[in-house]
This record gives sequence, structure tokens and C-alpha cells, in this order.
Amino acid sequence: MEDTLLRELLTDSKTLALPKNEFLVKEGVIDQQIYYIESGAVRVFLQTEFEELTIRFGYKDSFISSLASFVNGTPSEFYIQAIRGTQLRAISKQQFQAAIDADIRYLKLYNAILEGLVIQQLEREVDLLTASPVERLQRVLQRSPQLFQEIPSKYIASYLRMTPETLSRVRKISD
Amino acid sequence: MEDTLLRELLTDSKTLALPKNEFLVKEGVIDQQIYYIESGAVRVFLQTEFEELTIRFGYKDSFISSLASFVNGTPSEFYIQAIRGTQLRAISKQQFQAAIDADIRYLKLYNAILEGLVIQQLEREVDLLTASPVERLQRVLQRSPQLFQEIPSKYIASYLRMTPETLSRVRKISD
DNA sequence: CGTAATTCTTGATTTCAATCAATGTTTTTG
DNA sequence: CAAAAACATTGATTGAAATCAAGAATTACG
Repeated sequence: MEDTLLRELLTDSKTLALPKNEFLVKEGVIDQQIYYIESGAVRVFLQTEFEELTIRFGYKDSFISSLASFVNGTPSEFYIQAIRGTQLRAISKQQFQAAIDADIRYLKLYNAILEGLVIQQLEREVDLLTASPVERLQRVLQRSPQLFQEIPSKYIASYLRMTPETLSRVRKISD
Repeated sequence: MEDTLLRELLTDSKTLALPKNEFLVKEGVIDQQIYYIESGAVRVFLQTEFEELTIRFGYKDSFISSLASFVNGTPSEFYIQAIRGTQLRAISKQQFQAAIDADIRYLKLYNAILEGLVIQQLEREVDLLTASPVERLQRVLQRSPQLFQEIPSKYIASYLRMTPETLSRVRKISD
């Protein structure tokens, strides 16, 4: 049900090709679009004075967006960058809003997506609170066993708030 | 607009009084209610083998819930405990669902609440990724300056993934 | 392809927060 | 209100992950 509804929206959306390392969204830009990843992978990160904080990865067949910018129309805090060559489809907020206004099922779908997101983020929160690097890795791998097939270690390390060196050492402990 | 709509739901909800340290929700229990805090404060935490992880605080005039349990009807991973004597109002999922079915404005309200939650959690995620304890504290204080008036330090420390000793030391650095 | 660049691993050292410990302070409750 | 309990602070020490550094492996690309 969710699927067909979404596919309808996607039919008339335009495609986008991002070469590796290109930015889909940059800090400071207002971007009111949601992207569906047809192939490739992206990362969402924040640039602080001292470090890059990796917030999320976007995989094939999933949606990604600079959410606060999408929802509130505020400038994005985040960068979204292609980890490798990536094909995307963009749905604009206007499109989305029109669909929601026209058909209550879209509103309910959006609801379900938001619920799922909140619960995902709760999992992520527990991960990040976990003191031991070994356990942080194990928890994430349990939910995303294919992580290392999709994403270079250095980004995973940042996602798990540890250095690449620590991640490298921790991987052999928990194997 | 949000307010009046919510208040309608709250009128026929039953009140609950929790003495200090009592549990509103315990791990393993299915709890499909959302609570509005009329007075007092609560904390949401997870008990792991080694540590308590503090997920969230609930203050006066805000809503709290074991959200995954509410949404999915799964057993709660979390405890919700009164930090001091607390007065609550409970809204059941059935009530909420009925309101949503009866009036689309409730659906939109639920949407707005979920959007807000997701964005809050993104902020929280950045906090938790921040390496320096000093900065973690500063970031949280910027958003919740009244934190130490409401919540005992030991819970704040756990919320910020540091020990009470570290929090105590860090507070005098950043003043 | 082969060379350069990037990323990953491994080891040595340092650093910063955790732990341990003792004392002071606030809160609870009989 | 007094005693006990819980909590917060402060100092000394330890320990685990960060940093620094070098080499190995993988990937990019001319």
C-alpha cells in the first residue's frame, strides 16, 4: 500500500545523477525536497569547527532529506554528499503537499513515515549513548549487517563517534 | 490551534498522581498511552546490563510516552519514572485514534507533533555525537537553560553520557 | 595497466574522562 | 528537628580511546 502510493508520486518526479563526492545539499541552503535513492549511497553530515559528524546514510530504495529544512523551510545545517555515483529522484514539498491535500491517504502515509523515523531515531539515540565502542558497533551491525558493504569505514567510524583507528581495532574484537 | 485541539482531548482524560520515584511505565509492559504532564517531571531511561541510559525528560505542560510501544504496540524498552511528585493525564491510543478518525485536524496535529519530535531528535543526535563534554553541556543548556532547575544533576549527567563527577567539573568551566 | 592518491591497519604514546575515594552538602523521613 | 540517606563536589589515579606515525592495501585515473 505504501509502495504503490509512493510510486505514484515518483512517476512524474525528475531524476538526478550525482557523481561521487558531489553534494546534493550544502549547509546554509534551503532545500525543500525529499530524495528517493534509485542507486548509490549518500551520507548526511554536519561540519563543526573541529569535526565532521555523520548523522545518517542513505541507501538504495530509501528516502533522504535535510529534514528540518524540508519541514520548516530553514537553511540546512547539514551536507548531503554522494558516497559513490548516485541516481536520485526528487519530490518537492509542493508536490508532496498537493498530494496530501488531494488524498488523505498521503497524509496517513506521511504519518507512518514520520512514526517510523522517530522510532529509528530512538534506536540511534540508544546506540550513541552506549559507552563501549564494541557495543556501539555490534548494535548498529545487528540492524544494518550490510553496512560495511555499502559505506567506507571512515564514514562509519564518524557515524559511531569513534576514530577510524578505533573502528579498525574494534572490528576484529567482535567478529 | 494545536492547543485548543489538544485540550479538547484532555478534558475527558483521567488524571494520575505519581509519587516521587514511582514508575509510570516499566520495561516489558505494553503501554499505549500518551501522558500530559500537569505538574512535576519524569525521566525516560533504558536499563542495560551495565548502565542506565537517560533518553529524555518530561516537563510540566509537555507530553511523554514510551513511543515505540505506543505506536507499534510492542513491549516498552524503557522505564518512565517520576523525578518528583507528578500529576499526569493519560490519553489512550483508542481515544487518540478515534479523534483522528473523526476529525482530520487531529491527524494533522499528530503530524505536526511527529515532525517536531523528529527535528528535536536530530538536535539531540548532534549533541550526542559531539566529542567534548563541555560542548555537549553547552549545547543542551542553550536549548534548555532551566535544565538544572528541573532535574537532578545525576540524571543530567546520564543524559549527556558523562559521569556526575565529570558534569560537576564541566559546569564550572563553562560558566 | 601502472602510478598516485586515498583509505585502512597496526603500533607507540598521550590525553582526557572514568573510576576510586573522601568530604561536604542537601534532602528525606521518623 | 535530628539523624540518616542520598547527592554533589573535589582530588588522585587509572584506563581506554585519541592522537601520532608509519606501512600496507585498496581505489582512482592518466
